[in-house]
Amino acid sequence: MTAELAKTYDPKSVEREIYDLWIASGAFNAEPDSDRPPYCIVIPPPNVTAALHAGHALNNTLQDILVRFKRMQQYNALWMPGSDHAGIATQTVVEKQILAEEGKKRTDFQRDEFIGRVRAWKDRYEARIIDQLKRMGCSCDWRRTRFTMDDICARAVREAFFRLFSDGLIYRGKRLVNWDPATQTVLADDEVEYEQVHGNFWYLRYPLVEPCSTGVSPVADTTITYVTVATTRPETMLGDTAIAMNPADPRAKALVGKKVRLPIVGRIIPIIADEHVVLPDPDSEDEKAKFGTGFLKVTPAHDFDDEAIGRRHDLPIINVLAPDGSISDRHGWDDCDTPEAQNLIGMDRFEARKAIVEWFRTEDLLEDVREYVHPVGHSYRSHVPIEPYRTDQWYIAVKKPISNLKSQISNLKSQISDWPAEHLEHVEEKNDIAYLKDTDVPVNSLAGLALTPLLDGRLKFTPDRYANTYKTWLENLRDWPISRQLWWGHRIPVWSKPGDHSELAENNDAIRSQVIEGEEGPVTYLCVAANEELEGSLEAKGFTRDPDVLDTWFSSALWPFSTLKWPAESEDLKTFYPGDVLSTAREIITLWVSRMVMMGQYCLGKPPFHDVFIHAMIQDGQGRKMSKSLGNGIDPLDIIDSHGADAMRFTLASMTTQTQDVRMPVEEMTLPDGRKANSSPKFDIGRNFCNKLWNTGRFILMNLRGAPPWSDIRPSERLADRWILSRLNATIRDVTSALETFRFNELTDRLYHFMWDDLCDWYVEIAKSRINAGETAPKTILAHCLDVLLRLLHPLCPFITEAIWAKLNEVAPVRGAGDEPAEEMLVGGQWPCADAAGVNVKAEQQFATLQEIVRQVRNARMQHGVKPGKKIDAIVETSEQSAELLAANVDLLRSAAHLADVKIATETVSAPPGAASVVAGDIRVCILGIVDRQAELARLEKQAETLRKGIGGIEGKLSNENFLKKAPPDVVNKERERLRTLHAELKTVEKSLDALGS
RNA sequence: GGGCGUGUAGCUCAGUUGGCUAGAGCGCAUCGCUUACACCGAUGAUGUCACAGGUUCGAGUCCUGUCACGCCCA
Repeated sequence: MTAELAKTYDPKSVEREIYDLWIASGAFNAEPDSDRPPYCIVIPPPNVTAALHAGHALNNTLQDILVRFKRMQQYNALWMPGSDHAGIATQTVVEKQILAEEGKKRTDFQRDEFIGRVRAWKDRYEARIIDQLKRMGCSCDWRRTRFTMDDICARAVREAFFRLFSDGLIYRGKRLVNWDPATQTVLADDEVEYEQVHGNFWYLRYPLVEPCSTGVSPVADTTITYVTVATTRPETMLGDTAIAMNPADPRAKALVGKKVRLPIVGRIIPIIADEHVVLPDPDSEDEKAKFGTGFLKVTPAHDFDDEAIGRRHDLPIINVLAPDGSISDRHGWDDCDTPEAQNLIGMDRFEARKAIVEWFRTEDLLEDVREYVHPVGHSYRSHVPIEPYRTDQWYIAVKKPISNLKSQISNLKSQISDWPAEHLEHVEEKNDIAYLKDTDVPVNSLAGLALTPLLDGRLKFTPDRYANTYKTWLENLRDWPISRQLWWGHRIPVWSKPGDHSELAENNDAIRSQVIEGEEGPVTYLCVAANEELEGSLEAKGFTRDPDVLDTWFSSALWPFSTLKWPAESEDLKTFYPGDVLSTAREIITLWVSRMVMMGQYCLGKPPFHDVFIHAMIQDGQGRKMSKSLGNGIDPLDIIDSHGADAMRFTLASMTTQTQDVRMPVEEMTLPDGRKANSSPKFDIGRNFCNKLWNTGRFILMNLRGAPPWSDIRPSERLADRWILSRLNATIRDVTSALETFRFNELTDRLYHFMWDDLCDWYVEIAKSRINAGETAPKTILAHCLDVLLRLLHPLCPFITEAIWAKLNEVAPVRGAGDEPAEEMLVGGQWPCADAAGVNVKAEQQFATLQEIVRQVRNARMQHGVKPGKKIDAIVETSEQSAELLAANVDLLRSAAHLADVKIATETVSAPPGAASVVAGDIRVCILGIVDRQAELARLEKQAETLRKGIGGIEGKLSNENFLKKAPPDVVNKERERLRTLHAELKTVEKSLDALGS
């Protein structure tokens, strides 16, 4: 036999070779092509920070399944690959590495030199990531591989920035930002992680300049000499510029307008009234009230809430910190002459905290210290506490109406394509601006552009609950700070020079200007379109380029079209934009999905995809996130080495349900090459499946010689043939629908059970005996089943199916209903079509009856300890109708249940004494000559008991008048039918019991 | 604090608009090296569907509350 396959599937022996074949055949290449409908998925570009982990393996498996499915449906399918420069993350890891290996800091290098080092890191990891994806079987069009910082993507970044700047959506502002003192860069709100911290409330006394009577009398003498503030960050007191109290506080009347002398500094600051201050209440659930004193120190330079109070009361802003988080007099703090203050300068913020608390203690101004557990923002990269810090940053205005998009309600219909009239209810007009209802989001703002596709149905989330996350986040969005004080990234294309030089932008389409009044006069900021000559001439005129880079998400936001060469009006862009599906993780919805939709809408007028699939998070056996620090991560390559890529893919897909995150118990294992690595027993599921598939193929291939062409057989003649073809068609139908609705576990479930239960456990076993008896039709049916099964499985398990396909082509190049030669490679094969007429309910019911009888007989044999190989005689007693069915399939019964002579009777037969008997529906099978009376009694009693229980339940229902009255008639009829069946079975069982003389 | 999700067999999880005796895989028990597969086959055992109320002829499924766990946001 030429097509002899190894006894066990060995993924290693086929994966590499098959992947090379796919590449060589150009199977993954997509070209603009008007004949076929396009289908496009852009890969969420993995960060070049590190290699891919299990979560990536899951996400990319799912994308590959979708792309391969659509490719087989003959779509012009493009999976666009690439990676992300991941600004702060990558820079941080490289800085750490250089510090550890060479003892050097970033600032010890020239900027270009350092970037070269990061680029080397990027090259290494990019290659590794691509290799990982290939080994997983990902069918990306590798010729198109992009990187968020390559020239093509950079052009898009430059263009988008220029457009946003031109539309007045990019502005520069001095604001409090989330500052990471370790990496010394600003972070966006969503890059801040909150962690519970065990801290303290320190109660500090600030002396009044003049003692004062509060006018209220908690004590006899209402005159006080100081007020007490409660703070969790004492070091910020150096920048206090007021004390605030709630106007409703009974003491406010006497105290507001008075002054206190700020300890250490000596600054005289006012007591002001502001409703933001929470009234103290020791019994309150509100922690601010519980721990508060009613006096709030106001530090506009170092607290977001205080900044707002400062704005309301026009308070001075005194910044006492340097960018590295140390106390400093060089960034806006002038009145620091006292020796106590001088002493603190240069201290780190936490060191200063201790020193200041100590000072208050020594001076007897520390009234109390109470423990307090509260959430503190930390940098998602350096993990140090975030410091609210005032800096100049570039922002994108997300809620500003964009003037060249029309804002009038009357124009909405023309403005937003496909906006159905009924969706106008989502809009309300205020001051001539159309807002999304109950929000402050103008329809024609960036946030509005991201929200409208969700409201009008152009954007769908699966599972749909995540639409809420998206919506809520966008509705509450603040302006997006896009500058980062890093070296690794897209440098901001803005040049500046003191003075007003706005005339340079006049009559020049490549320059846009903003003149900003600073403390030292006006400064001109010029945004310049990509043009090296122009840039050079500006620099010659004394303009300097902004040293900062753009937030990584700025370039990621453009990814669905920057990869297609936008702003060039390329054929790629015309064909593949907008794409179809984005598959990603939950936490990316806000960071990335929202921004892609925003920018896709803004730059191209369409959302970049219509479906967002949010996949599960993979956790370890204890429900913890997988992470390097816990050492519970799994490397996809280790799984591929030990179990094979298809096994990994199958397992991951089978775990992808609609509702839950997935737990994957992690165990250490030894790889074939002797290395130790993390794995999970879960992957055995996939490996066993693949091996079973391999052997199914092996068996069928071994039996194909002499298979007649499809047109020569009559598949409708035998029940088993009708049945397996019906199951096959149902499987095609269910699998296709599962793929169309992103129900990946249903995909694996249907395929698993078709292959294992229907095909292997039943049909193959039946086929064996029929083939042995000289029949050839089952061979043709088997070939057809295998053909379709391989097609259906290919998106899920591409390697093994392609390998078996090649063998099948050698042995049976022509197979299946059309008598046409099969495609050369499965990767480009046609997706099977479910034949609605092929699903045969009657055949399935009849076959189910046979299965039930076979199971019962096997069970009885087992209970009686009959040797597996021993054939025994049986007498069947049944109705006319069933007798016909049984007679036609008596050979099936004999082989499946290991029976010898089978007599079928339509009249009551008295079973020979001592025979065992089983019952299924109206069929009773007496098995002769094997009886162990006790075992048989026990078996029958048990069955009778189960039947009685079932009968009791149904009788209960049927004797309930309300059930008969209110339940739908078909439900009632079903119950009646069932009751009849159970009664009949019970009667037969009881008859058998009587015969045993119990 | 707000939002979302989860609690079903020893473990990991399904369970579609309420309707058969609640399922699968692994594990477990008994038997079997039957000419595709021991990464296999046959048979079997195993559930207070977290808890407490409610709606309904009928609740794992819908509603309310409680407890536990997870994630996101502030």
